[in-house]
Amino acid sequence: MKPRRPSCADSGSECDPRDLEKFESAARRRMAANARERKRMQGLNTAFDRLRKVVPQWGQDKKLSKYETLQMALSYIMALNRILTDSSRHSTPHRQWLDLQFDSLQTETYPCIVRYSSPMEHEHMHPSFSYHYEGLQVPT
DNA sequence: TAGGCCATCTGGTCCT
DNA sequence: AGGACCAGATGGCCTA
Repeated sequence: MKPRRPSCADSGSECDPRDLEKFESAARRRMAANARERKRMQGLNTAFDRLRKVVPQWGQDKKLSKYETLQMALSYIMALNRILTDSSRHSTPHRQWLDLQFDSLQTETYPCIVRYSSPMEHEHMHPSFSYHYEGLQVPT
């Protein structure tokens, strides 16, 4: 809503220069606030773009929405966390095990990875993580 | 044409 | 007082 310009006709009195000054000052502040808000949102969008670049995407054709990006990031973090957790439970050398997991993780078709360990974890998973990736077996 | 997503404007609230 | 952050409203663009 724009600040209402004081009208001499409305009041039926003389224009008070101080009213005009107040109006102009308010208008200037509003414009400055709008500019700051635009800049802030641009910063936020830049952050979303950076996040999109590091989370898996199911096709290159369609950009993830902001909501999808957040969901995917959460799922991705959980998947990585699970890999780290699992790696500490097995006898193969950590480095080798991790390399194997990350290779699988970064395949072009990245359809997904994880077995859920708790309902809460499941609740936050991105839908594209809801498949079991057959090739990703824990080495014995 | 409806629905989803987004950018922008705006007023409110909190913090410095 | 002024800036940062937030959420609601609004309008534009795109796709099924």
